[in-house]
Amino acid sequence: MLIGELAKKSNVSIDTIRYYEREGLIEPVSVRESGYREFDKSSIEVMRFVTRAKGLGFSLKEISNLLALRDDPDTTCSSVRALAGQKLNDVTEKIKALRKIERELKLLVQECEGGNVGLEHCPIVNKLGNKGTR
Amino acid sequence: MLIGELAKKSNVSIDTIRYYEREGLIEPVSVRESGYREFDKSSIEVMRFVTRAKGLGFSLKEISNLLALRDDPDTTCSSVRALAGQKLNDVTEKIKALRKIERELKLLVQECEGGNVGLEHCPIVNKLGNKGTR
DNA sequence: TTTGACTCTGGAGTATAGTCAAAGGTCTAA
DNA sequence: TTAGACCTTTGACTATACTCCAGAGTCAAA
Repeated sequence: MLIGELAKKSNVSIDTIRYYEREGLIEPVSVRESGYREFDKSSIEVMRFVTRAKGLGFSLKEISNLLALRDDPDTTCSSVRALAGQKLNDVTEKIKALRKIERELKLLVQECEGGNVGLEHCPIVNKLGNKGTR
Repeated sequence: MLIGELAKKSNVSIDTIRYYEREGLIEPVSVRESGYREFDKSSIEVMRFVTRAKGLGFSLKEISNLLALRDDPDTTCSSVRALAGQKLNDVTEKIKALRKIERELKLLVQECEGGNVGLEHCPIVNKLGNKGTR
């Protein structure tokens, strides 16, 4: 199958596939003399792998590592698990940080009754701009 | 005060201040004939405003909007609150999405006992690469 | 006046993940 | 053989938030 078909079956653009190729995530199964790339079922699987991993928050670089592991016969399951565990940590940390931000924003919004008051008394503006108040 | 002093007092680099100026976040109080920018106390407050808002997840563009609101005498407190509420929503959504990712990663990691097994049986690799299994 | 610290402008580079355009080549069916 | 769909490379551009550099000018103290 040619690149257009793979693009359709993977729900990404042709340009994205070529970009992934430059980044070392996928390789055509073969290349015609004309330069036309040829792909097959395994390419669809790679694209699915990439898409899923992306959905789990892995960067393209990390996905490239995962794929290399996947294709290396010496890879152990535990090394793959380590990467996933690391990513899980990252995500948990990110959630924690966002929760803190969420709490602060909530406080700010709650304190402000939002009336048509002049800004001198707006708690949001004051908290953001004045010193000390944290 | 000159830019270096403001930088120190704001805990950001000189380049960052000049960048903020290009982005319309801050303006020198005056500029000497030599081109030297001059700042004062109000500049420190603006920088503090920017830093805090950034800490709450606002982008520079959003902060620029907030600052414009802050400096417009016609701004009502409720319009400021609306922006904060919007941001709160964004953050809450982001947390939700990350939680979902967290759950999926946890499952993946748990399922994998991480032994020195060959990859054909690694649940992580399989889940990522195979179709159907979701 | 000279030294050294400071500042200026303009432009390039970083990272991430693509997206788009131009100009041209290939393939297939009628 | 020709039209139309599809493919190629190269390179520029997007957004975000900086960061760094060169080469030159400024300022205050000694």
